[in-house]
Amino acid sequence: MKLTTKGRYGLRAMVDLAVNTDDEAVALSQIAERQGISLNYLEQLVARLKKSGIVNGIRGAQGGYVLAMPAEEISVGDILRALEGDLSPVDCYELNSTDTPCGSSDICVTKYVWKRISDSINDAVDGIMLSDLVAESKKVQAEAGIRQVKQTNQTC
Amino acid sequence: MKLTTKGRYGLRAMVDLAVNTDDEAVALSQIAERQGISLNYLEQLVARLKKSGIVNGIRGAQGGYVLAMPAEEISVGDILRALEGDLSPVDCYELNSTDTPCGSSDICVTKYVWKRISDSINDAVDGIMLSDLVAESKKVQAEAGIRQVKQTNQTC
DNA sequence: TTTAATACCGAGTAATTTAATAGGAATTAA
DNA sequence: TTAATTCCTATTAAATTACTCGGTATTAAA
Repeated sequence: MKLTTKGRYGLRAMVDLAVNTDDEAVALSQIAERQGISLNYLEQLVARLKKSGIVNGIRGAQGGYVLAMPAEEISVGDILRALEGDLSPVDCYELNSTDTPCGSSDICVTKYVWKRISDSINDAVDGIMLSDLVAESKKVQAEAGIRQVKQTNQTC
Repeated sequence: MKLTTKGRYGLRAMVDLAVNTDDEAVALSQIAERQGISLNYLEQLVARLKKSGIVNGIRGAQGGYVLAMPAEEISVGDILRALEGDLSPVDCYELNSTDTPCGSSDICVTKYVWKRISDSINDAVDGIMLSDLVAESKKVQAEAGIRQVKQTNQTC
């Protein structure tokens, strides 16, 4: 029941991109250095975000990535689902079906549990927009007096 | 972000135990057969439930397992945490601390996301009691006319 | 008193997934 | 032309998962 580094690193990268964006594209090498993530690995994560239409890549020198839409329109749920796949606690194609084809009922019964967990996770992450995290990040950074320290603790 | 078979099988086993319990202990071999789970593996799952004080083992012939308390007092959260460990999306010992020791704020910012996911998962599973699943199971079984079919679909 | 049924315990293992690393091709601003 | 960049695919070491296996201890019942 844990997110992988895809989700953890990827969300950090998205906050970094959104915070450090001006009118120019942000190069992955910069994000990688700021966040202490390997460039090669970060490329793979961002490829998923691009595939989901959350960021756009700009190729060539002075290229980089930009948000594909305003941060107010990108939810943490969009980001995490792009990185991790669906956030349901079980892989069950009929989680959302209404019929109950199970003979013994235990499976059907636990299905309601999985559904409720799934819904609560998705509600939680869809209720947080990237812009919320950007605002929080800027607030914390202002309080800290722009004391910029290199990341070492990667547990979260 | 998936539960393992420990959580999936283990919750099914707990519902089975609670449904099929009379005044006698229920042998794991019976649960294993009804649920289509290997006995050896089921033993390992139930060991965790016992360690958490959710079930009691009764050794010897005619032995088995019984709920350690009424099903009304056992939440799905208790069961899943016993089987899976904590249900937080990240392993972060300071998720619940109030100070923000991070230099760059991105880690601190994403921590709020992990906290909200964690809280929503735990709220969801703590709000469902084993007795709720037992009631639901009996209802479904009554509707189906006790058409008992061997489990084959193990995806949920 | 024996037997059979059961919980309890620890080691081992194949398959899968994760978390990268590595190296190159394509594109483009300077 | 060059350097910076995205883009793409393959490989790999380590960790985790999902078991299997083989036993020991305990106890009710025959």
